[in-house]
Amino acid sequence: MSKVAVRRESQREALIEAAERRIAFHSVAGLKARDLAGEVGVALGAIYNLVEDMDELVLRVISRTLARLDAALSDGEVTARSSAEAVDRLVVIATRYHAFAAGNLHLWRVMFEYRMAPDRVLPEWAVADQMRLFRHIIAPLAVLMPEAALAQREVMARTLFAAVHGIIALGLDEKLVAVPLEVLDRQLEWLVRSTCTEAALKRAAGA
Amino acid sequence: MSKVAVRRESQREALIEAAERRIAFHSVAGLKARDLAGEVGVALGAIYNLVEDMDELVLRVISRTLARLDAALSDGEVTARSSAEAVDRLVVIATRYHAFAAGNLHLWRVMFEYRMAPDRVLPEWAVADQMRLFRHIIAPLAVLMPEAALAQREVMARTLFAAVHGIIALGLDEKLVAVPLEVLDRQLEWLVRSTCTEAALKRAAGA
DNA sequence: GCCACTATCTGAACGTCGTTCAAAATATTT
DNA sequence: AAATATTTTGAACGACGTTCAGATAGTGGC
Repeated sequence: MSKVAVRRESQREALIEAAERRIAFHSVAGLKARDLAGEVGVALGAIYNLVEDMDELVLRVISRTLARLDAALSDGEVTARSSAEAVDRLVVIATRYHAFAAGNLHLWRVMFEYRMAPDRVLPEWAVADQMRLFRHIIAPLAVLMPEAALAQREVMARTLFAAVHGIIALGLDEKLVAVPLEVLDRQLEWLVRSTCTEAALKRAAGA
Repeated sequence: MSKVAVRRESQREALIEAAERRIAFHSVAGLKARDLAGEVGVALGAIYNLVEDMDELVLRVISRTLARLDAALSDGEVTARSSAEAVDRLVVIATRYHAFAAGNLHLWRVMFEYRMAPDRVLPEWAVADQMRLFRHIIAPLAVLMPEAALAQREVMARTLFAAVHGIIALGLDEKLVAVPLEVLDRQLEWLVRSTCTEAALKRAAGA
């Protein structure tokens, strides 16, 4: 690898990290090409040698955030031996997801709220990253719904994730009233336990 | 009222309607001051006689959307006579909310995704509008949880709404896979019925 | 070490955006 | 009808992402 390619790689890294810091602190609205160029120590135009455009830069940051989230949810992962353990595991995942969102508010938000130019297509690695997250939910569901088809578990996983995500997203939004973290965690636990009872799971499999 | 005030009022109305059309068609990213000025037939600067700034314009559009959503959820409203009717009513609300979101995708999204400049404060009428929506959920919950305190019902309503909202928001996002409408409706019904069983409601009241 | 050639980087300049404000146009009062 | 007050206008401003001709640094042959 040529000398310039090596330096470019380290500059790209520095650029992405600077973008991550700025988003974490000022939200994605505070991400300015000129600020980044100054912070990384390259000319304004040089950004476009490191990255296709600002959209790609944001996607790179999102990818890193997704990796950190994945790590946060993976910690201490063991296959559940009973339904009760599986449900407990799902509760833990939900509260960990909540903790991650609360601790990485702007970075977490940009994962879901960022919209690229309508013609640009989401790169395949970004899609794969998102799919990987669902494994954490599907694994306990395999214990809870042993006779269900994989497709059914996938639908269930997506629904459960979306519900948990919605509760957290609205809870962390201070447009209305700020909800204390513990209250939010209780709501999450209640939702998971209510939707993972035997009766609820049977209804999910039946319909 | 002076002549100019009357004309200004009708121009303001035209401006808001033009903004609504543009958001509905091109999303909020396609809302451009110059386009609006041309469409309404006023000078560029005149927009700022009709509206404080673009933030206020978007908030006015949001307010109209909220009113239409409120009307869509209000239609055929009757107080439930039994728990079963109350649950059915909540299912209807969820599917109607889904239908509204699907039929007003960009206008619906801007209600939740729009972020004003961080220093600007959300006007009080916008907050009141949002509170009014919860009544639709709280009313059936009063039948389902007759002995619970109002505050408990409010928490429950917000959680239920957030979960339903999350399922719809992720379902209508085509970043991953497009989910058919009927499938989404089934997931919503499953969620509402699972979280509104006697056992689930007891758990909600107990915790 | 030096030159010619190539790859790379630079930052002024471009087009677009929301917003402002001096000047023109219009309304109101005297 | 003139004088004054109000309102509208659109060119201009500053900030933004992006581009590209020219300056700079790197590379290979002698």
